[in-house]
Amino acid sequence: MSQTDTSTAIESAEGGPDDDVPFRYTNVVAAQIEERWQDYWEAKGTFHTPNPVGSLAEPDAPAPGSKFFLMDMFPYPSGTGLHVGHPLGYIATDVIGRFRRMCGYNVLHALSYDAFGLPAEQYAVQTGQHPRTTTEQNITNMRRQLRRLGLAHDPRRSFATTDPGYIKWTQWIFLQIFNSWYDPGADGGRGRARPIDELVAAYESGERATPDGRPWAELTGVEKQKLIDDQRLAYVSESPVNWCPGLGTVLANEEVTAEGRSERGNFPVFQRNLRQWMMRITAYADRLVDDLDRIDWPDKVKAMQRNWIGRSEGATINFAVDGASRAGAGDGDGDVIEVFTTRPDTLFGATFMVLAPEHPLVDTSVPQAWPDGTKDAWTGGYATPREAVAAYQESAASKTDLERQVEGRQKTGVFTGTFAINPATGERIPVFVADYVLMAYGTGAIMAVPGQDERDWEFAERFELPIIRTVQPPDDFDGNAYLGDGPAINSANDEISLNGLGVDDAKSAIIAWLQSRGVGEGTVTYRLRDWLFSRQRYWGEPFPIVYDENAMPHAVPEDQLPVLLPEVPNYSPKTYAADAADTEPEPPLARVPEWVEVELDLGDGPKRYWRDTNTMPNWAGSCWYELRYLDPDNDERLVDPEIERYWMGPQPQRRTDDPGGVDLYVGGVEHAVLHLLYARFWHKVLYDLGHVSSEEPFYRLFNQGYIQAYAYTDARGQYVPAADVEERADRDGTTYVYDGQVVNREYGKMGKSLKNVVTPDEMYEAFGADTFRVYEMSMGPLEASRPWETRAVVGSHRFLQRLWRNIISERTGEVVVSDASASDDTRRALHRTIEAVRSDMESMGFNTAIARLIELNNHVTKLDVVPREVAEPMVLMVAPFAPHIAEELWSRLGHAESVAYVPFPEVDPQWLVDETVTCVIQVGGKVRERVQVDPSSDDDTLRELALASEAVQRSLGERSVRKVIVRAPKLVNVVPA
RNA sequence: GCCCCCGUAGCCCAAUAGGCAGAGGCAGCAGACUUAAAAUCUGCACAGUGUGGGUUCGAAUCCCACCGGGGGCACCA
Repeated sequence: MSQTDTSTAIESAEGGPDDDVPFRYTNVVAAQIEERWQDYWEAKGTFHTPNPVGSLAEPDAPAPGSKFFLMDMFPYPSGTGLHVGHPLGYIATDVIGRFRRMCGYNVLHALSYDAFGLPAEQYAVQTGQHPRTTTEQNITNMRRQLRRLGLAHDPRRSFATTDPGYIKWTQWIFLQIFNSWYDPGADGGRGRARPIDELVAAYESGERATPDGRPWAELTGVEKQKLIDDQRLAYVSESPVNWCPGLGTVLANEEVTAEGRSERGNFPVFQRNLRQWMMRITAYADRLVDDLDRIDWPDKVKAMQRNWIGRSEGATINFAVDGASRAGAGDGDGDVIEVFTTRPDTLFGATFMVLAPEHPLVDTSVPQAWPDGTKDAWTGGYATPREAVAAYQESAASKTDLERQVEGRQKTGVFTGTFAINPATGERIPVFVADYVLMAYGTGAIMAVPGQDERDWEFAERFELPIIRTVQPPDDFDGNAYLGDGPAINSANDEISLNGLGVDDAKSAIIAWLQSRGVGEGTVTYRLRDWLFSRQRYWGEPFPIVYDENAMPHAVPEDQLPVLLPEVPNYSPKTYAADAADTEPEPPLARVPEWVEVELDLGDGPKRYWRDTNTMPNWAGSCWYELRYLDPDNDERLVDPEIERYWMGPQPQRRTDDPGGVDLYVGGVEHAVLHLLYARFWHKVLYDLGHVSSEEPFYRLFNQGYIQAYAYTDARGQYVPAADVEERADRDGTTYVYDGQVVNREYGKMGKSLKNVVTPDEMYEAFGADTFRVYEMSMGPLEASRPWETRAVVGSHRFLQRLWRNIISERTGEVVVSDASASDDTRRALHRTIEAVRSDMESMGFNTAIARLIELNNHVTKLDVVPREVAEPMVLMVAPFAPHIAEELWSRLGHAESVAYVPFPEVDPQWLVDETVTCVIQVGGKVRERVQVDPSSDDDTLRELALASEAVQRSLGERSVRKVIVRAPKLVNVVPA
C-alpha cells in the first residue's frame, strides 16, 4: 500500500535563491522577467496593430497585405475574479496570434468586456452601489489578472459595452433596424432589408397598395404610421411573450428552458400578452440556415442552429368547416381551418383534425349541442360542446409548459362538435381540440393522419377514430404509425391518384393538385420566432425611442445619441412571487418621470414625448462588437468601410462564395444558439443596408473545451476544501481522505461553493505566467475538456527550467551556448521539430507542439554544449507559448529586438531525411524483426531481405509463402499460406 | 425516446491515408546531490486500445451490436 499526498495544494516551485544555483529559473525569476517584459510591451506598443487608414493607421508602415483577425468570446466582468479555467481560450488565441505574427501576418487581437447584465444589477440592488461602479471595478481587476498572463493584445482596441461611445452605436444600429423593412422579393427572391423610407415611397406612389385598398393619402396619420410600423424589422407588438415574475422581466424564447423556466435563476415563465419590442429575425430564417454552408464552424453548432431555426418544408391545406354541422354556432359559416403539414402526401389518411386550445376558431365554431354520431369518449363527460371545450381550454391555460409535458404522453382532448371536409376524400371528419397541438407552431391546427404519425395514432386509439394507412409499410413492419418511405395506397379520388408513388413524388403530385384546386400550396414554416428584444431592467442600453401622445414610437435623432441611463432611486424592477402569473412588468426607468418626459423637435416643432422605459437585452452589446475592434475610436460612423473590408471582407481565395468575417473566433459552445444567432442576424441587416462588406460576422468558429475540476463532499454532503484532500491508493482502489474522513469525489465545474477554485494569481505566484500558459496548452487538445491538476503544473515548469539551463548557466548567469556547428543528428532533431511544430500550430494541436518542443529540449539537454543554431530556433518556437522567457533568452542571446516579429523558424528539407530507417518485418501481421535500411530501398530489395531473414524463416516453419506485401521502406509483411 | 461526440498505462494525453501501440507530462520505483528534506538531475517499470463480432495480409483506426461517459433535441405536425 502506498500513500501519497496528491492534494491540489500549491507548493511553490522554488523558495528563495539557492546558493549553488543562484541563476536558476524559479518562480521568483519568472515573475521578474514577466513583469519587466509586460512593461516593455506596453511602453513600446509592441502589439499595436496598424489599420489601413484612420486613427490607428501608421503612415510610415502600411498595413501588411496578409492579415488575421482573431477574436475571443468576450467575458462578462464578474466580481468573483478569474479561476484557472477562464483564461484557457485567451491563452490559445494568444498563442495563435503570436505564431501568426511571427509568420508575417498583421494580427488583430484584443479583448473587451460585455459589461451590461444581471449580476451587476443584482449586486447593485443588494449594496446600493451604482452598477457602473462595480462593473468598472470588476473590469479593472480582470484587466490586471489578464495583463499578468502576457497576452499580446492591442490595448487601444479594448472597450466595454457600457462605454457611452459604444452605447451610441448599439443604439444607432437599433435605429437602423427600426428604420428598415424586409423586402422578401429583393435580390432575386432571397430578400433584403431596405430603408423604411423606400416602403413609404412605394405607398405614396401607389406602387404598393394599402391593405384595404384606400389610397395612401386618405389614411390618417396614425393609420399610416401603424401600417409602416408593423413592417419594421424592430417593431412593438402586443403578443404572447415569456413573462417571468420572479425576475420581473420578459424573456426571449432562447432564454427559456425546455421546462418552461428562465435560464437564469430557474424561475417559472408564463405566457402573457404584453406590449414589447420584437426583432424580425424570422425574415432572415432562410439566410441564417443557408449561409451556415458558407462558414467554417463545428458541425455540432451548425446542427444546433439549424435545429433552432427549424425550417420544415411542406404544405398548407385548407379544410372547409362543414356548415351543416354548425347549427347554432353563430356567424362562422364559410370558415376554413388552415393546417400546416410536412406530409401532404398522406392527405387521404386524414381522418380527423386537431386545433390548439388557443386557436381562434375554437371559440367561434362550437355548436350548441353534440351532433349525431358523437361518441361518449369524445365529450369529456360534458353535456354540450361549449362546456366541454371551455373546460378543456381552461385546464390547458392553467398549465405551464412544464406541466403539459410532465402530464406527458397520455393524449387528452375533446370534440368541438364541428366537422370539416377532407378536400381529397370529401369525407366529414371531426374536429378536436387538444393540447398536443401547439398554437406557436405552424398554423396551430393539424390534419391528423394516424396511419403515418405516432401522436395522431395514439390520439386515434384513445378516441376511437378511424385509421387509414396511405403508405404501404414493409411486410415485416409491426409498429403502429409508419413513418418511412413506401408506395402510396388508399390515395385516389376522381381527379388524382397517388397510389404507387413514393413519398417525395406523392408530395409534389398532391401539392400540384391542391394548388390547382385553390385549397393549398407548398409552404415552409420555421420553429424560429421573432426575437423579443425588451427587458424591464436597469442595467442595459436604453431604447433610443420616444412615444408621442398617440403612443406611436419615434426614433430619437442620431445627433442625440447615446441616450444614457438616468440615476434611479432603485435599480431593481418590481419582482413578484415566482408563480404570480397575472402580474405586470414594471421597469426601474419608469420611476424617473423627469427622464421619461422630454421635449423634442422631431420635425414638426417642439413637442412633448415620453421615453421608452425598457432596456435592451444583454445580447445587444455582443451582436456587433467584432466591428468595434476594427475602428474603436470612430465617432463619425459605425466603422470605416475601408477598415472593415481590410479585416473582414470576403476572401474569394478562401472559397468562391466566401462571406467574410472574423478569421477565427474562439469560445465555449454554450453560445451556439443565442449569441451566435443574434450576432449573425444583426450582421446581415448591416450588410443589407450597406454598412459592412461581410455577410457573416464569424467565418471560422472554434469551441474550446472546459477546464473541469474535482470537488469533494463529506458524509453530510458538505463540500470540503479540495486542496486539502489526500488521495490514498491501495489494492481495493483509490480513496480520498480529508481530515481523516473518507470523502466522495465529484467531477465538474470549478466554483467557490464547491471549494475547488484555483486562481491564475496562485499560479503566477507559484510558477509564473509562462509555466501556467504552457501547462494549460499542454493538458490536451483545445477542444477537449479535462480536469485541472495542480500537482502536474510542475512538469511544465521543469521544461522551462531545462530550456533556461540549456542557454544560461545556473551558477554564473552567463550565456553558455556555443557558436560551433551542431551535429547532423541535432540538426535532424531540430528540423523534424520545426516541421512538426509548424504543422501542429496550423491545426491548433498545441499539446503535441509542446510535446515536440520538450522532446527537442530533452535532446539538447543531453549535449555537452548547446549550439546557438539550435538554441535560437528553439527559443523562437517556444515564444508563442512562453513569450516572457523567450523574450528574455532572445535578448540574452544578443538580440536587441522583441521576438514578437522575428520570423518563425523554417524547415530545411535536407535535414528531414534520415540516414537509415527502421523496416519492420512481419509474418502474418506480427512483427518478427526490425532491420535498419536505406530510406530509398525499393520493394524488391526489401522483399528479398525479409525472405532471407532468419526470424522470418523460423516463424514460417513448414509453411510456404502466399504473398509478400511491401510498403517501402518501413514495412514488409510476409503472408504464409 | 431520437440524434451527435468520446472510451488507449494509475492519471492527463500521442499514434500522417488501416502498417513497430507511445511522443510529451503527472504520479510510482531506484539512484545522484543533501546532515536531512524540498527543489533539481539520471535511469527504470507500467497498457495491447470499453466488450463481443465482422472486413483485411494487417484494425486503436473501417463496419455491426452492446456497455460506460458527455452533449444536443424532445408532442415542431
